[in-house]
Amino acid sequence: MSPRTSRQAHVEAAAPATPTTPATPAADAFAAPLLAWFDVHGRHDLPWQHPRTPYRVWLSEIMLQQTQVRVAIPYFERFVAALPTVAALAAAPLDDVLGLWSGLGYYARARNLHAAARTCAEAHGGELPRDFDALVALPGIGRSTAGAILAQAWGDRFAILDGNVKRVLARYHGIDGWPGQPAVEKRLWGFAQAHLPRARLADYTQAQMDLGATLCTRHAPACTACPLRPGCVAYAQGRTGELPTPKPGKALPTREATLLLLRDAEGRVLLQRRPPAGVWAQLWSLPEADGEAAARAWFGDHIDGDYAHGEALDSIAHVFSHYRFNMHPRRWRAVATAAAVRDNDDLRWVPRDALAGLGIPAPVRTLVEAQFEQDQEKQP
DNA sequence: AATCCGGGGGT
DNA sequence: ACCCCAGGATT
Repeated sequence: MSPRTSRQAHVEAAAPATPTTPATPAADAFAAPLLAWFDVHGRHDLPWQHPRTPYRVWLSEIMLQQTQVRVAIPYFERFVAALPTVAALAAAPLDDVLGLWSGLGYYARARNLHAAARTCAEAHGGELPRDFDALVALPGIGRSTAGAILAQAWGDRFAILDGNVKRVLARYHGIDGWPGQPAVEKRLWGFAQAHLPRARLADYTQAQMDLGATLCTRHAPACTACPLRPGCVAYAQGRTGELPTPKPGKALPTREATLLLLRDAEGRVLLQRRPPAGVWAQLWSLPEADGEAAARAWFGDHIDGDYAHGEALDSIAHVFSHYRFNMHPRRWRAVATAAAVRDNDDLRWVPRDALAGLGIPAPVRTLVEAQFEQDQEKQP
């Protein structure tokens, strides 16, 4: 297998000059019901479908990269009205193109579109080439977009793999793993190609995207209306809610804090009420300081004792939705609050039997209760 | 293969 | 503030 073939999205050695194919649609349980559904429920009045020229298909595919259909439609109509052909686009100043793109975002798409049009004008007779490799060589066109253009504009037998198709295939085949992961994406491409029908490639391509956009949605898919339900692994296993596997969350930022675990002569623990806003708002917790210096300062303000007598305990990691909280507890025994500091609404010495009645963050409660357990072991 | 890039819209 | 969306380019 040549490198060229292995990189290709198509499954035939060469695309047929005309899309005419024997009227024996593949018996694939995927494509056939999907096409039948598309005939009745698919989207047939999108602006780039009438007329469905290569240039309009290309423009729509670029506009729809990372952009929702509803958002792209008015931009598409404005754009093709101003620049109706590849030649017109190639001849236009870049500033005009960017002006037509203004508000759509991802402006590199517009710059690439313009550059690609000029390449077409110079190297492809002023038209978009009907060739997979030539398309992929143009800026802004990758494997999926090239396949979409060839299939939709000419009915050539190429697969696509956009966000919609990834979602549909991941569910239909019960594929675990984030689709952006190369190994997962490779499997998805394999299925995308295996399901290609022998005819109606333009409709089939649109049908996949319509299914993903209207039924097999990210949240609350309409499985009861889905033509692919009979063969859908995720549906059979009740896993439509967990497939496709979501993108792994990026590394959470971390925050470090020192916790002061203070015991008095009676063994009570000093607890402090947390501020009214923020995490663990208004719960009782250990006095907390941002770092050693702040801990030392708080100790000096509130406690009679020697800070250096504190012993470092094992750190505690707690993960919030938006950051990782690393707590570094430090323990003192038999200390007292300074004369000026008295129990109040926000700071008090708490005996063991009063812990249960207080709102205390779970990791802090675990830490404090472990202290009392240690007391018992030492003097049963 | 992993990372970066990009901007509007919805939550 | 965060995630999603008809991905591609770069390293």
